[in-house]
Amino acid sequence: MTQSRAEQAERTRQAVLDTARSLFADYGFDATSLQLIADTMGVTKANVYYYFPTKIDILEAILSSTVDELSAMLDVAETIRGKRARIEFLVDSFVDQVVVAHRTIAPMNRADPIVRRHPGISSKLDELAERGLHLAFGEHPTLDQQAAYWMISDLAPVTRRLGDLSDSQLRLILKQLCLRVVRV
Amino acid sequence: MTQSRAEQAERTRQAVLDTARSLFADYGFDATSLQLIADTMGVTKANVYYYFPTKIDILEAILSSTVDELSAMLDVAETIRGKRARIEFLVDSFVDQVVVAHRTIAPMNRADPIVRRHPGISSKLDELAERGLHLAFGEHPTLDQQAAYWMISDLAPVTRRLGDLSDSQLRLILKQLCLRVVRV
DNA sequence: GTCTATACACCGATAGAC
DNA sequence: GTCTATCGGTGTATAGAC
Repeated sequence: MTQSRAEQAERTRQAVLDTARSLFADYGFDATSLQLIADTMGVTKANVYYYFPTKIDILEAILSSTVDELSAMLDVAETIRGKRARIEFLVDSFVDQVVVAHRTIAPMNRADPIVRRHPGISSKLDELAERGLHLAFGEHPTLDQQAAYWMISDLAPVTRRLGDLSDSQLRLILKQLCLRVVRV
Repeated sequence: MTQSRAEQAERTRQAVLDTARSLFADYGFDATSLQLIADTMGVTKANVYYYFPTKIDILEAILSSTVDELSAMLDVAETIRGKRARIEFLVDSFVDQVVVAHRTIAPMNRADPIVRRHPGISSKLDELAERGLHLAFGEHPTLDQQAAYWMISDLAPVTRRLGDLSDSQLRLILKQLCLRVVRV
């Protein structure tokens, strides 16, 4: 089970991301210290800093992969012609991403205060969210459509309460619910 | 404009609560230091501590009034016989409370990580939320009803995006939306 | 009731040995 | 690549003068 230095690096780097994602979801970004992250993974703070120069960089790395996936999803949605089909695709893909992302940190989850506070993060997520809104409802969505869209854009309150369900059950429930909210 | 010592005390105490509520909503509980609260109101940290022995006590005081109002609202709802009328009353009252509470800290808003972390706070809010769920949908709500209920139980993501609306406009939109989500 | 001054822990982050 | 040791700063909270 020997491994090269590069393999070990990638392994540790990924462990930081996984550990941090879980702790951020449990305690929030602000209350998760680097000491806690390091202790949880069984390394030292200094070792965590070897991979990420600042704490916020860890969060950005966690979100960047999700942002990329979501962006690609919107690219596909853009090619779909029918209104109804496009919305169904958006809901389907979004719910899948939320569920597979360990049901915790959703792509557009703006619940954690850090996301609102940090301009670099919030602007990226805002951009994606706005793009999704217009893909679903066109240039000038009604107030009702806007409200419905923002309501389903953060599924964390629901997923947190339905923790006992299996992934497939949760997917089904969420998709039904989202489609009803947006009136499809 | 002279005032007794007791009046001054009540005045300052209330100022702490108002200032803290606003700052908690903007930056989150964890990122709001007592120094920031004190500076914002123009007093010293020590003076804030004169009224609240710990930081968490400030949050508990903020939430307790909301908890009381919500509890009273559920008492009234319990006396309503018709299912549909009861749900409409619950939605109506809840939306009103969210909107008048400066659109920021909603009674059951579990968005801030501190609410999940602190047992005393989360248990109280959980109790209220569960009671509302059963008042709306009976002893054994379906999964679909549960999901719908938890979705509308945190309106912060929606209200944050519709910040330009007047109170009455916001109320109208939110009530329509919530009733559609719970299928009334 | 409000202040100044301070205690002490922990934070994010860095330097340098191995 | 991981460690030990440490820095400067800020956090919550307290003591005591006025």
